Amino acid sequence: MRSVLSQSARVELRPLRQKLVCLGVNDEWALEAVERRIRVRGLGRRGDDILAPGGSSKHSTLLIEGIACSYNVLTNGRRQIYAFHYAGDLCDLSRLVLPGANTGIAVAAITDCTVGFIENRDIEQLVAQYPSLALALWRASILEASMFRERLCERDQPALQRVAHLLCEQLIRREAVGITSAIVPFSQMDLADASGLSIVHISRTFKELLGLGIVAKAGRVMKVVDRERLMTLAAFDGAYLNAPQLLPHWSVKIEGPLLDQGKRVHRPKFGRRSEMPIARGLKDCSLGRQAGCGAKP
Amino acid sequence: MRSVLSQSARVELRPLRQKLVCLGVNDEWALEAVERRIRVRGLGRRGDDILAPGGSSKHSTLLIEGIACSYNVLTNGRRQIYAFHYAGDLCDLSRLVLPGANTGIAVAAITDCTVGFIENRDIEQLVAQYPSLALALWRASILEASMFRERLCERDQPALQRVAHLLCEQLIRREAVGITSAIVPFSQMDLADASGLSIVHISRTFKELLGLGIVAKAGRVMKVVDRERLMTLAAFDGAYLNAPQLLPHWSVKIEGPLLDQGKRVHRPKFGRRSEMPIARGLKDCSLGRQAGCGAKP
DNA sequence: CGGCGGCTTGATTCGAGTCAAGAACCGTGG
DNA sequence: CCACGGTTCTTGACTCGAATCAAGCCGCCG
Repeated sequence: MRSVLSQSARVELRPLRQKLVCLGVNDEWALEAVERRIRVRGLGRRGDDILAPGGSSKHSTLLIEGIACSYNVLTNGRRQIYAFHYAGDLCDLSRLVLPGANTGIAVAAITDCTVGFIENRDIEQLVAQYPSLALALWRASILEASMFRERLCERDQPALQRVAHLLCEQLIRREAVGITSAIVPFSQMDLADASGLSIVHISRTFKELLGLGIVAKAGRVMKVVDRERLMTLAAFDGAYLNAPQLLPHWSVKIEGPLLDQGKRVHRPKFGRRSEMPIARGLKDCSLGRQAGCGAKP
Repeated sequence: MRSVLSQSARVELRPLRQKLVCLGVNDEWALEAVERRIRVRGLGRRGDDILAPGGSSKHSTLLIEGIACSYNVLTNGRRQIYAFHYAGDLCDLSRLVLPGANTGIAVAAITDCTVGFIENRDIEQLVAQYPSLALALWRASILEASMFRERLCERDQPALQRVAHLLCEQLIRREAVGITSAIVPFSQMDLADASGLSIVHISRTFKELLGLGIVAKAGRVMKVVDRERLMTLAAFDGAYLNAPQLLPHWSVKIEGPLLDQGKRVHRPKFGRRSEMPIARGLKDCSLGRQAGCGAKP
């Protein structure tokens, strides 16, 4: 079944499989069908553009090995990394599904990596044939949105926490695809571009993390030496990542009745200035009585 | 066909229809099937929580009329609005598709509004039966992600531009569902919570916009009086919104051959430019054809 | 061994937050 | 129609985190 890949030595597909399973594909046939459609494009070296901005293409890019990032070049000339990609990620999925809104996607290699692709028409066929696959990819899109949202809501945090949070997210995502090494292969520039902080300030922030004994240097890149304290410092709650290790029951939830028992109390505040919010005691659905009505004649 | 709604006066469903069509649903039967499943929950007044955080429910919330926002309460006590919703939006779609990662969604009314819902099992059936609908909702998720991403990439912009950009986005989205009034019913506090700026600073920024003759006050809310200059000031490129008025050929593109000329040159930070093949002239995935979504048996 | 990419450090600047107090506004009820 | 009370906006003074500017250093790689 891997014959199509043999041309380029043995290619590791486990991360993709693992990811799809995480997202609810429980159909072995679907997984194998996907794997059969993967083609290897080649290697990218650190810093290379894996996917040049502005084009559109007939295939979608799959990161087979390594770490990459999606970025934008801002008006001030700096680049803003808005997403990281790990093995098994389709880097330009959104462009496939909604081409108009997603031109200009650029993806660069953070580490050397192996890049593959799948013909768009193959993906179309696959999602048509395996609904669970379509659902999984939809979920992948939502997951990406969750990460963006999380980043948006970090605005009030100081630099130290933001960086810590960023690292936490990477740790969890790495683990989700089976990477457990303590080394996080980001340079400080990567960190700067991803967090939106200046390199200078990242340097100072990083020094703080060093001082706290949470990270260490490992050549150009870094190493997380105290995962626990990192998580604490970042006040990290990885629920938004839907990672199995955090949500052990995900697999049950995925295709079952879409029920979920999250409960978290907090009160909205309206009008009041920055004071403690007033409890409005409005509970879900209390807006009004259900409009129970018959179905269509 | 609207009989199910008649109990609650005439309910306006055009925005939903318009939105779904925008997202590629070209099947009249699908549209009607969706409309038949809509139930009215009731009215929400400005400031009310339409959807309390933390709960989960068996139905998804549809904003039928008015404007709402999704928000989070940050650690500093302020609320961060991370998304606005207009008539026709399913406010908690992501929770339906990926429950684990999306607990804690809270939605509040920005203006008085009419709220409806659809049973989750109905949605499941609908997307299973009408693949184009599944695709449309998937696209809605991606659109939301695009807006988040856009916001992330605004970090380098000064307050004035950020606010202007925010307003531009609202104008386009309003127009996409047929709202053309110059009045944007946001208070300055809404603006502050959405942009992440302090109320004080919004006040000063707003004064600048007033001085430029771009906006005007209209009671508690505001009015855009010079749309053109607003767009220019914000350097607004609404491509990410996939709105018809900006991408006049969208309807062709969605299911037809897509040609898309993003040509934007920029230099990667270091390392050589990509030599990856960039194919263009992509003919769009008619992903819509049969992208089913697993539903309950 | 030279050089460039990457990191560090200090000095300085600046945009935006916070605090505080007051004015304008809005809807409501008398 | 007006007065009242809570919201919402405005303004000034002050603070601070992070950006920028400017050198200098480290260390890997050819």
